[in-house]
Amino acid sequence: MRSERPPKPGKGKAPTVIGSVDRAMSILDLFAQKAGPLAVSEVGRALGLNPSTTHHLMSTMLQRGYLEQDAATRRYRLGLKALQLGFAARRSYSLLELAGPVLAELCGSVDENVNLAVLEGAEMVYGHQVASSRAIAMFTRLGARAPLYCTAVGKAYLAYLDRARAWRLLPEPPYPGFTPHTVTDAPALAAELDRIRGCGWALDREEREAGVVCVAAPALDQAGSPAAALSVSGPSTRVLDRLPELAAATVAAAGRLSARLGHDA
Amino acid sequence: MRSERPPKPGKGKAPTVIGSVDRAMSILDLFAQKAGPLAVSEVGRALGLNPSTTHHLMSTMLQRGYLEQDAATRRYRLGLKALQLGFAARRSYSLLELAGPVLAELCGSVDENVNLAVLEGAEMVYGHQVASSRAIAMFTRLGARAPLYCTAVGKAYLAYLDRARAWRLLPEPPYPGFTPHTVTDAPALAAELDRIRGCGWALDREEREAGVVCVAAPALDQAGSPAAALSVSGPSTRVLDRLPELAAATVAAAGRLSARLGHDA
DNA sequence: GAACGCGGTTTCATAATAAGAAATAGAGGC
DNA sequence: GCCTCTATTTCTTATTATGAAACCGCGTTC
Repeated sequence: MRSERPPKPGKGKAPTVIGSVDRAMSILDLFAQKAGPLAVSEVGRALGLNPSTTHHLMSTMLQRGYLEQDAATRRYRLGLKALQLGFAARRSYSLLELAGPVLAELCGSVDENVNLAVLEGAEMVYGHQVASSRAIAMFTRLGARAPLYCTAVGKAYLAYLDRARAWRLLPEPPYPGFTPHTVTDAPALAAELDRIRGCGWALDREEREAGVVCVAAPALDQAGSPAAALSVSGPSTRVLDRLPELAAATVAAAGRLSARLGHDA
Repeated sequence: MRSERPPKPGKGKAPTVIGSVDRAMSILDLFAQKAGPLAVSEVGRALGLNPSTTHHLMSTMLQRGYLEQDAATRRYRLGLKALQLGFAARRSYSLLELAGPVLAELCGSVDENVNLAVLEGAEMVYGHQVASSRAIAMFTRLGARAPLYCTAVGKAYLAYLDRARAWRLLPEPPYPGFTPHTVTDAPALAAELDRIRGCGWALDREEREAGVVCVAAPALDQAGSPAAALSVSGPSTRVLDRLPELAAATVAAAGRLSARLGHDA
């Protein structure tokens, strides 16, 4: 190595990092971000690496099957090993683990109870909850079940499921009412689902429980189907007063969870 | 480095491999194979690496997010970056690309025409074909469509779809017949699907085209749902004579494709 | 059609760096 | 409480990754 290596200023103290491995993983990161195939020169330029160093690194990954090379264009893309690694990682992550940090962050930013629910059969099941610090909050029992048509999480799901499937999950109207606000007829629900598709979030205005309002948004998997819904809930007036803020935060959190699930916006 | 490094005998000529990167990827490979979390010592032992080298490598990958460490047990597992890498790899691989080598290998081993078909709507669509070297063979046009109930690929799909969904894809019986052998009633088809679930492969005994017999097996994705079906087809007597061999080869090839799609047997 | 330029790839010398021994620090186990 | 087993850190030094330069194939320009 000549004297040209950049001095790497600042950066603090590097706690045991193997340079070449670190560089190799920058390359993998680059391929994970960029869509199409990349040439050696493009990778080198993007990462500020010497072309031959870049080639050495990529050649190693090529032989290992983490990259693949197009014989004609000589450009590289991710290889089968990268695919297999993803499958293995997927096996070791449950939805709850992936959602945990997202829920915690959402709760931290809005300081209201947040919930995660998934579809099971024709009902929503609450699988995780992070409690706010507020004295008055709405608690949902873990494992509790709720109908789709009168909860924010349920409607968020319904709106993003394909129409035929969504309607099959609903009972015959009129739907059982829980409070005077419960929407019990199909046309009103259909209109509500259209609204949800338009803005990305669902609202439960005391439809399931008097005095409690929920805002929810769906997290989508790589196929674009809802994998879970997360919601913020609290006393009616408090939530309604902050509605734009809470809705935006919920949508953003759901988007982060979607990204973790492999959905690309 | 002391003098203890093994001389790495044989191996031929190593064409530009960066040792530390190579080792790092052996570690990723190990995590991709093994299910649960692994300790530094386990990894080191499995790969014949020095504990501190192992730690250096894993520490680098930890900081990069390709590994994750459990604070309590200090054991490692794949990190979120591994997950994201998989998603990215998935985006750049089409089913056809994944299936191509598998089909080619199957064709090479049985020397009969092999096909790949996927479900589209309520029909099977042939998406790829590898032709055998035989003079007499059955060709299917790419993009051609065929009913589910009278083709080997269709029945392989039906057998592994969930029952309710499978029956919704079928027309009202009696099903239109194409040859005297076409199965046209629901009970017979149901019995046939049970048989397929039992042995893993489907047979079309001149049910769609006189004189042509097909053997098919489904490739399953990580959710366990059929993602495609591949088949071997040829003149009736030739295929029936070799049935056990062809069925085994088809099932094995479908299994390889399933593995590529993230299904774990 | 020859010169040119632009990547990808290979070679090679050299000094930066990764490997490994050894020491340290915890965490259980008996 | 001692002993063992493991993760982590430190430190030395020979190995090895880096990067300049050469090479090569290919497409373009003049």
